[in-house]
Amino acid sequence: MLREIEPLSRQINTHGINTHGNTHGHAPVLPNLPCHTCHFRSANFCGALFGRGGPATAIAGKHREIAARQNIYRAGEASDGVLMICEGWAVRFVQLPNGKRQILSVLMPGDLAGPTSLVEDQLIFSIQAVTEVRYCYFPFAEIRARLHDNPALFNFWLRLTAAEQREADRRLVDLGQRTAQERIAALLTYVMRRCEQRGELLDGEFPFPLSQQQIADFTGLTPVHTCRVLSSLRKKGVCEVGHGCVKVNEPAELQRLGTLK
Amino acid sequence: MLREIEPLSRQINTHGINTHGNTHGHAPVLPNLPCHTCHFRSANFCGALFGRGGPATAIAGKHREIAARQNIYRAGEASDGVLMICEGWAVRFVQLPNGKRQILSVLMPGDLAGPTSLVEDQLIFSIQAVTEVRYCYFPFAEIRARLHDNPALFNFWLRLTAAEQREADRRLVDLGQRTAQERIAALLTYVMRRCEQRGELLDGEFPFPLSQQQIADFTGLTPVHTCRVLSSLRKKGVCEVGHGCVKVNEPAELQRLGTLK
DNA sequence: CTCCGGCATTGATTCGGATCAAACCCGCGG
DNA sequence: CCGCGGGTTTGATCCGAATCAATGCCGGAG
Repeated sequence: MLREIEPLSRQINTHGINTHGNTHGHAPVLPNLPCHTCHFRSANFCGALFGRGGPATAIAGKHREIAARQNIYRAGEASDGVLMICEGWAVRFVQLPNGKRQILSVLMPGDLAGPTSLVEDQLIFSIQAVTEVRYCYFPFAEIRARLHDNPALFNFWLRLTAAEQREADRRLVDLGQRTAQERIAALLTYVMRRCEQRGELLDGEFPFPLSQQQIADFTGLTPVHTCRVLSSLRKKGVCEVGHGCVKVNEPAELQRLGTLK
Repeated sequence: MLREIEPLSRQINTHGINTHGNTHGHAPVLPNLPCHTCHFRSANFCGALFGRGGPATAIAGKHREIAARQNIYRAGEASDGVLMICEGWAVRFVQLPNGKRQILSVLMPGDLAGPTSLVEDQLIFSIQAVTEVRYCYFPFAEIRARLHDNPALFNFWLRLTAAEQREADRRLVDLGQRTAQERIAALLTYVMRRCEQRGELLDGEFPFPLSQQQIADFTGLTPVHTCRVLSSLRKKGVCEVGHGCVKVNEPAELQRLGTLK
C-alpha cells in the first residue's frame, strides 16, 4: 500500500487561509513564523543571504501561507520580489489562451520561484500551489543591494541561474526528443532524487502530490495518455503512483527508462 | 527570387581557418582584429564590460574564427570562459547518444553562448558554427571580478539571465504544446524580429543559413516533416525558405501561425 | 446513507508526425 | 562532360499520442 502524504496544514493555521486566488501581495503574512524558526534559515538562499547567524530580520523575508490550488503569482502582475517555497509544493506554468497549460517547473521547499526575475519585468508565467504552501517573500531591491557586498550570496546566485538554465535545457531535450514514457520516468526520477536529498525517500517511497492532470501539463501529454503510461509502469512492476505519493520498486529500471536514448 | 546571403569570409581570412572541429581553446586567434575594430565594441555585453570608451585591452577578449559546421565548444570539455558571437550564426545543442540532437538556441551576432556558465562546470551542450563564425572569448575570472565594481555590467548580466530564462520558458511551451507548423512559424518569426533589429530585414527578406535538418533539430521534428511544413507555407504564399534566406510575403499571417492558440 | 462532482481508468477511433523509400536537384571534382 | 554525394522533395505506410466516450472510483455535502 501507499503511504499517505500528511497535509502539512493543521498545526500551523487552518483559519485565515487565503481561498480566493490572491497573489502574494494579498496572502496573509504569518506573524508568528519569523525566520529564526524556519527550516531553511541557514540553508541555500537564506543561509547565503543572512550569513552565518546574522540577524534574520535585516531583510524582512515575510512568511505567507496559501491553500492548495490557489495562485501564488499570476502572469503579467507587477513583480517586485522573489519568493522562496518553505513548505509544500508549487508549479510554475504558462497558461495558454486555449485552456491548455504548460508546467515549466515543479517547486519544492527551498526552491526560489522565478529567481531570474531579479529584473522587474512582465513575467510570462504564473505560480500555483499544489499542496498548501508556506512561502517567503524578498523584495528585489534588498537582494540586489546585497549581491554586491555579499560574496556568498553572489556565488549562490550565479550557481542558481546556471542550474536553472541547465535544468531548462534538459527539459527542452525531454519535450523535443523523448517519448511519453521517457518523459514521465524522467519526472519521477527527478522528484525521487530531490526527495532523497531532503531525506524523504524511504524504502523507495516518496511524497508526490501532483495529479495526473498536472503530470500531463508538465510533460506536454494528455491526462488520458498519462494514465495509460502510469498503468503500464505499474503493470511492469516498476512503480506505483497515486494517493499523493510514489512507490518505486525498480529504481534502476525507472532511471533507465528516463535516461535512455 | 531569393537574395543570397554573402559568405562573410574572404576579406577577413581564408587561410588559417580551423577545419577540423577544434574548440575555442585551439581555434586560431586573429591578431589583426582587436576589439577597437569590432562591430560590438560599444554594444551590449562589450559596451557594459568596457565602459564608455575605456581601454578595450584591459580584459583581453580574443577574437577567433572558425569554419561552418565546426564545433566551437563540445559538451563536457573544461569551460573557463564565455564566448560572444561577433559575426555569423551558431547553434547551441545537445547531442544524444542515439544520434539525434536537440538545438537549444540559435546564436546570432551579439549573443553570448552559455552565459549562465559563469560558474565553471561540465556543460551539457555543445556549440557549432552554422556559417563561418567570428567570436570572442572572455575568461570567467575577469567577468566575475568586474561584475562587482561595474554596475552597468552587473545590470546587463541580470537582464541577460532573465531574458535567457524567459526564452527557455517560451521554447518549453512551444515544444510541449504546439504543432509542427506553429513551431516553425514561431522560429521564423523569432529570427525575423532579430534580423529586423539588426537592420537585416529588407522588404520581408532576411538571412537564414539554417538547413532543414537544423530547423528540424530546433523544433524537435524530422527533416522530412519540416520540409512538408515549409512546402505548405510556400503553397499558402506565406513565405519561402531556402538558399540561405527567407522571404516573408505575409508577416501578419506568419506571426499568427506562430503565436496562435 | 445517498447523492453528487471531480479525478482516474479503459476502450475505440482519429490524426499528426515518424519512418521507409524513391526520385530529384544542384554544386563539385575528375 | 559525366558521375558522385548531400540535401531536398514527394509518396506510402506505420505508430504514438490525442480525442471521444463511457464507466468506475472515491470523498465530501446534505
